[in-house]
Amino acid sequence: MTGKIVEVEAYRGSDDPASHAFRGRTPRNAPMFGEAGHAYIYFTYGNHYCLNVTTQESGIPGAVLIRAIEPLDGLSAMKRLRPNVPELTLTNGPGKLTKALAIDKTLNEIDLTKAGPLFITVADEEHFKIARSTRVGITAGTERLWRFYISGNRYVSRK
DNA sequence: TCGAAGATTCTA
DNA sequence: AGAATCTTCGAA
Repeated sequence: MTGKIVEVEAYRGSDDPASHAFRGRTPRNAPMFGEAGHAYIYFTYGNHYCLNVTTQESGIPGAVLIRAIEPLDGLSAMKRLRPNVPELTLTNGPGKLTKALAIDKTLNEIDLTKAGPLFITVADEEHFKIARSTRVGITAGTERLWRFYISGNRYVSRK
């Protein structure tokens, strides 16, 4: 299964009240304090996993939440993991895409820069316009424009 | 130990 | 608009 990342949000540490790392290190958010390029996966609302990529050097919390992807390959497998769902809504949300890609906590903290069960690579050069907005689903730090998505892409989670 | 909140999703 | 659902965290 393969997909193109089309929507992300940035989270930081003590200067970002919306971040899990705002109040310091805990067992859950420990990956955010690790080396950049690793997975930070958490479980929320009793049902959903969310996938982040750590961004800062070791010791400094930071992560990017993957909010939506555009399916490229393995569409049938994704549909099997999320039955009876229209194609456009298969992966257009942080909880949806982890379900469609069978991502759970067993992949927490793995290195996403190297080939493995889950990893990220740079695709062929492509030109698109990146739009930004406030982050979704948070109650603090709502003024920051730290949500980034590909303008006009049909798989972003919201208009 | 307990209670409240949550980087969501689905249904009515 | 509201429920579902359970883990995590911080306070007691």
